[in-house]
Amino acid sequence: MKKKQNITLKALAKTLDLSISTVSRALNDHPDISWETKERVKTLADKHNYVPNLFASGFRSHRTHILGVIVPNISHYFTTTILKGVLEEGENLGYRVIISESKNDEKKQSEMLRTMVQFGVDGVLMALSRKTKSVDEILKVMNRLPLVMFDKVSGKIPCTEVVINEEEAAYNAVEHLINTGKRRIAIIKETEGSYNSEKRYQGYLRALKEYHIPVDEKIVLSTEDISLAKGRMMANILLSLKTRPDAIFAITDSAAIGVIKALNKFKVKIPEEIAVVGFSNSASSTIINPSLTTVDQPGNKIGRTAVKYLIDEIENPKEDMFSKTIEIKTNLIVRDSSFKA
Amino acid sequence: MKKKQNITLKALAKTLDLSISTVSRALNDHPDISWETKERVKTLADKHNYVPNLFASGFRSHRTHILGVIVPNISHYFTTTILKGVLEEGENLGYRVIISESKNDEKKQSEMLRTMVQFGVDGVLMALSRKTKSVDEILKVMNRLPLVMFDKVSGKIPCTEVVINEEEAAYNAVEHLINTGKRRIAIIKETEGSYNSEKRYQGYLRALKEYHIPVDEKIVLSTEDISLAKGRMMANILLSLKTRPDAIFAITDSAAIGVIKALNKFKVKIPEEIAVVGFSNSASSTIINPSLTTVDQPGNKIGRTAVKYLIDEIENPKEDMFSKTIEIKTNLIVRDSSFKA
DNA sequence: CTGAAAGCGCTTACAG
DNA sequence: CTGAAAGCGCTTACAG
Repeated sequence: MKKKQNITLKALAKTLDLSISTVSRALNDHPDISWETKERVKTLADKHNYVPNLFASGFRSHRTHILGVIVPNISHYFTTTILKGVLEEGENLGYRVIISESKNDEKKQSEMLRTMVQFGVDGVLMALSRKTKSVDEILKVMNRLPLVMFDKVSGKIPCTEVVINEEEAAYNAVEHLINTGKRRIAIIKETEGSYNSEKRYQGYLRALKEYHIPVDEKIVLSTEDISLAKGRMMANILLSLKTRPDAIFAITDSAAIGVIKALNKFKVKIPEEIAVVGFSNSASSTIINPSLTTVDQPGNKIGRTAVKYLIDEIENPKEDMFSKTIEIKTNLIVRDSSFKA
Repeated sequence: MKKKQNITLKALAKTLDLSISTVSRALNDHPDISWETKERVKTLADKHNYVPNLFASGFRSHRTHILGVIVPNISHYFTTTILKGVLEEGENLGYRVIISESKNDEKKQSEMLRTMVQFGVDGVLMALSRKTKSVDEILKVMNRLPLVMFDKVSGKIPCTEVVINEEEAAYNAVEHLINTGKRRIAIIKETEGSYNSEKRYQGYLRALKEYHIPVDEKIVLSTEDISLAKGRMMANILLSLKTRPDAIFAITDSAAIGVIKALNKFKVKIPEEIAVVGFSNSASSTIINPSLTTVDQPGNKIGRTAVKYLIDEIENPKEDMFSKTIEIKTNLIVRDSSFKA
């Protein structure tokens, strides 16, 4: 084994001619210990570069100071911004973070959850994988460990949830289109209403309703596995309609970019003939031409907030579990695809 | 504390009327134990859903089965593909992964390294933060722990390194431009020669040399903190030259995209007047118009390979440290920015 | 084939 | 103010 041993409490105690208990307490600033002793101990510890074996203390105290995070896909830009927030805030509060990818596989998700529990994490942060049918495994884990969910959540799990104001964000996006004079606004959403898709659709409906614009089912399009390619397909469908829409709201940036690519191909003028709005403010939204109007989701803040709530639950355990939803505000970023100055 | 206790060896031993030692050995398939006993033990363990407390065994055996990963920036797409590979292969081999971001801050990087050691990870995987001046801290860690570096490496650290064939990749990219008839090929690289930038520049030089094209310093541009904005600036400079280049090789995709944006703005025909090649095959390379010819870096493979070597070093420790460089092959992806079919 | 016992490095109730 | 001792859950050399 290559691992060189760190200096231990025992060794310190020996050279100081004190008991291990006293050294331990001195290092932990226990009030019982005299100022003098503390000084002596700390000086020697510093000199020898003493670092406590977190493993031993964790084992002893049943606390590992590790948080587990489970996300469907680590390479989504939005996910990485959340993870950044989690890492930063976690570190600030003295926790390390273990990350797992569920790859939108429900079985894998359950497995990971179990491994994390077995591993001894102090709490779990998770975004549900798409199409999670059964939440039994998750509920089981909740009996043992604090759990906070973010982004992709489920009403069936009574825990703290940190999400963005999906409905309002969509409402704002559609309202913006209405304010620029658009009246025939199409939406591209997911077939199997995920939490996010459903909320955004509701925001769309509310905006239309409040501005007394009738809903036309012909321009409400749904697709599975929403993507750039699907966005392009949907745009083709919309272009083939007798009465084309004058705006398209896609509930993801990638679909919106697919839409723009299709419109560009057919030389449809954006935004004059058809305006486009996406959702996420992904990196690509400023690469595409025209640049994409989209909803900025503050991932960092979501991550930080989720961690804060989780650590609070870890450090101040409460007996009863109950749902609590924290909504993080988003911001519509207006670019050329919907408005030309 | 909310944590419900898992069933322990002790409890199992009691109900089976066996010693703890025997139960432990039975579960670990120790050859000494009779087949019958093993069966009895395993059956009961399954029934009670026994999971070993990894923390206790880790503490005992000085092995945590955690790997630490330190990367400069978790939201670079290329980095996430590497991390994916690390997570996948790590999981396969029974390791969990702790991820940290150094944010290209040398001090932070050292801190993280120390925390990881203290924490008890079994090995560390890292990509150096930009402009790392001193490797002392890293060398110190190497005395205690296996270390494997990837992507951003340093010749000063005698450890296994997993990198892509930077020089060859750049050579191939430039050769491709030459093959399409280009002769006046500009390069946009980094000022302070990072490992990657330097290697790519060497590949550029070798290609020119082998095809007997003289190097013209006027079209060898360097910039700090290479980025989209910088790419755009460099393109403007190149456009203002008396004799414009007929191709631009940017050593990152973002710079290449900045170049394309600038060329588009001035209605320069791509690739007829000026061809553009980038490096990374980032998501944006197919969003930009024209789509970007670029070098695909197999991040997943890099991650998997790095983990394999690391775990091998953990499980089969050798006394002497020595450098070993594993090169992963890249692939040039030809798109519209350099060649129109 | 099985068991008793030591020990990993630390914390903490108990005693003085 | 300080110390002796138990114990967290497991593994493993030693003994039989």
